Amino acid sequence: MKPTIRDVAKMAGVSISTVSRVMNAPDTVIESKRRRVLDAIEELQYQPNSFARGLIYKKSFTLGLLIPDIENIYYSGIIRGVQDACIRLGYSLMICNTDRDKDRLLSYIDAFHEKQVDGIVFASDIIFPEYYEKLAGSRIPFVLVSSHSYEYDIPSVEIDDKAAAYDAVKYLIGLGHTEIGMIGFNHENSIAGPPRFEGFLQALTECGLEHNVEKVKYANHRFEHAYEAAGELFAEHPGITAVFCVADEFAMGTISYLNDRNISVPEQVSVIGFDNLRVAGMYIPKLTTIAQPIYELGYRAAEKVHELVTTGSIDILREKMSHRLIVRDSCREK
Amino acid sequence: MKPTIRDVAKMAGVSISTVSRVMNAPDTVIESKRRRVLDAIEELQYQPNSFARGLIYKKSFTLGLLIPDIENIYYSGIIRGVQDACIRLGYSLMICNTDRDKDRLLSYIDAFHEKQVDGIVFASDIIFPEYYEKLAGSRIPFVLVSSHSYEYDIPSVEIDDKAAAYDAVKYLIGLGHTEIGMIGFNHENSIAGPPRFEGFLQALTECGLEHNVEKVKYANHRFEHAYEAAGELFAEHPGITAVFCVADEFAMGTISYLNDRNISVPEQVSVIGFDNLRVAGMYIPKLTTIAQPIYELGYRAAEKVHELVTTGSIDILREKMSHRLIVRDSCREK
DNA sequence: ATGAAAGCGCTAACAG
DNA sequence: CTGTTAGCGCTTTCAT
Repeated sequence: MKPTIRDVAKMAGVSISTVSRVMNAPDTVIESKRRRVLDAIEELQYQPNSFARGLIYKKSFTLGLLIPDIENIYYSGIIRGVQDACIRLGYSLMICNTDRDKDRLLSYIDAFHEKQVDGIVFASDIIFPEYYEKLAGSRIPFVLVSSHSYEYDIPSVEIDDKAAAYDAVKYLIGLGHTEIGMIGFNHENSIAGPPRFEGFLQALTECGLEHNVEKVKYANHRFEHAYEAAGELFAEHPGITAVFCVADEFAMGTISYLNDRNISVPEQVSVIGFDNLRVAGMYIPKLTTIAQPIYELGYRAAEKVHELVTTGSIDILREKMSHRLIVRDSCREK
Repeated sequence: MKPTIRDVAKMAGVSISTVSRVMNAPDTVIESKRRRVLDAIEELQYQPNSFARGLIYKKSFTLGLLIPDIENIYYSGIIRGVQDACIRLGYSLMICNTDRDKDRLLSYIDAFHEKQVDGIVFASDIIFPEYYEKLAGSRIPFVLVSSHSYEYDIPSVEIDDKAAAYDAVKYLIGLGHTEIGMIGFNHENSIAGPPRFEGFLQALTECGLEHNVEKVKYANHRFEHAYEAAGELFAEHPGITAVFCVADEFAMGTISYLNDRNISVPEQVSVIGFDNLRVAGMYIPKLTTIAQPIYELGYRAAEKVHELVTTGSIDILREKMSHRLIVRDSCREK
């Protein structure tokens, strides 16, 4: 049987209040007794029961993290950031992978509610009214990471997707490319889809390259879809010499497609990615890409929930972090 | 204020026991009252307090999962497996990423102990006596996944590493290669290192190719190390025409190195990987590799803890799942 | 400085 | 079938 505070008290020959005190306010207990209590705790490998504690404090010292797809390494970085912040701030972390399934997500929110996590980090997905209602109903503070909401006043941290996309496309244009395609996220079920398209559009417009606007195909988060999308893109627009991919995974899918068609990257076609995942530097060719401060995004998000949990309010509601271009080997001058 | 069972009782005009009953034994409550209670629960968005429940049941309905490196996508699959099993079995899951840090691991075990998780899945690392002591001291049942212990009687699920390595090397030999190198895991800090080397050895020995035994370099889990190790391997043994890599990540590091040296894979050198990560099919060339049933490994591990938690004992202590060779494009006949 | 006792929200006898 | 009540393990007044 797991030892309780009573066992410790008995072994140390003191009352349970004294044991409680050595744990929470050590200096209010006389040295000699404190020693005995500490020894007893050690001896019994006593761990205070967090249920009993939670019942009193009404806090679980746990945060919840909702991830859409754990097999997407983008989220590994987010997770590490959140987790490190949690360690520093004294929280445990409950990570839940929704596999982009609505019901699953909803039921995880219930679980968080029931487990009474102190706050929630909601990663990178559209926050549908249904989710919002449930979250708000649970009265648990939450923040969005790699996402945002203009409809509701929800704290969020992300990069400036439009500006980042703009930078990527400008880079391609600067290399001399005039026939530029894009593999984007579907606008309906992604949060970054529209702004990244706008960045693409703006760069084109600025440079008088609007004729490329129709050279866009959409894919659904995964490599395989991007592979297919690339197929369609090149079938319809064989003259393309550069492709802006809104995710490194899409860049890999595109390059893989081109490679299977014996079109070499970057010699014949330049491909730029987005995210700067760890694989980006391992791929062949090594991907030129837009780096997101993924780890920092996660870290910051956790800090923000903490702020919300402790102070009840938040300093900066919608926060942007900065991206940067990483030049490697997948793009070349036209 | 979060509503309690009392608020529900009051609103429904019944006692708290009745409310408790509709939640735990609905048919012992008369239809009319049950309805009222259910309505009140709905209305108040009531969620029973899991602290109070935990105090009574002495169960948290939560499992803990210890992962050495969440940025290694091998573990994404494990996590998904464990998580799906948890959903089916009614557990929440607490995932902790140790970053292969001893202190971090130890402190997570403390956290699990304090949070009173019902069981722990310990993934893919050597279980040092220090870990074992702590885990055993917490009296929380645990099982190893992609790992094992012969020293202690700890339940485990993994593949047969030696046989899998043997199959990989035999495949290379069958392709006509006689100059074969290997990039392995360090034997001191990995669980799969020694058996995979033995598999390599056995295949060589059986075919009279023992002269390759010295063509082995070790790397430390990550791509970059494998890249370096490949450099050393080829510097010392330029005649190598095939490399057995004990991880897909190593295979990518090796191929990346070769590519940077303008040595093409598989035309000049064949490279076989291990794990069959999701990237394996996205890489260039697509990796020929040994597939591990990663998801299933995680799933099974969770089932085993559950078995341990509920029955107190385990049917099969050390379990092996089967691997298989996936032929893609990174190997070719000599 | 320390012990006794109330109470956090819930479940499970025990009465009725 | 339903209400009353005693804890679960801990913290926190309140006395002493």
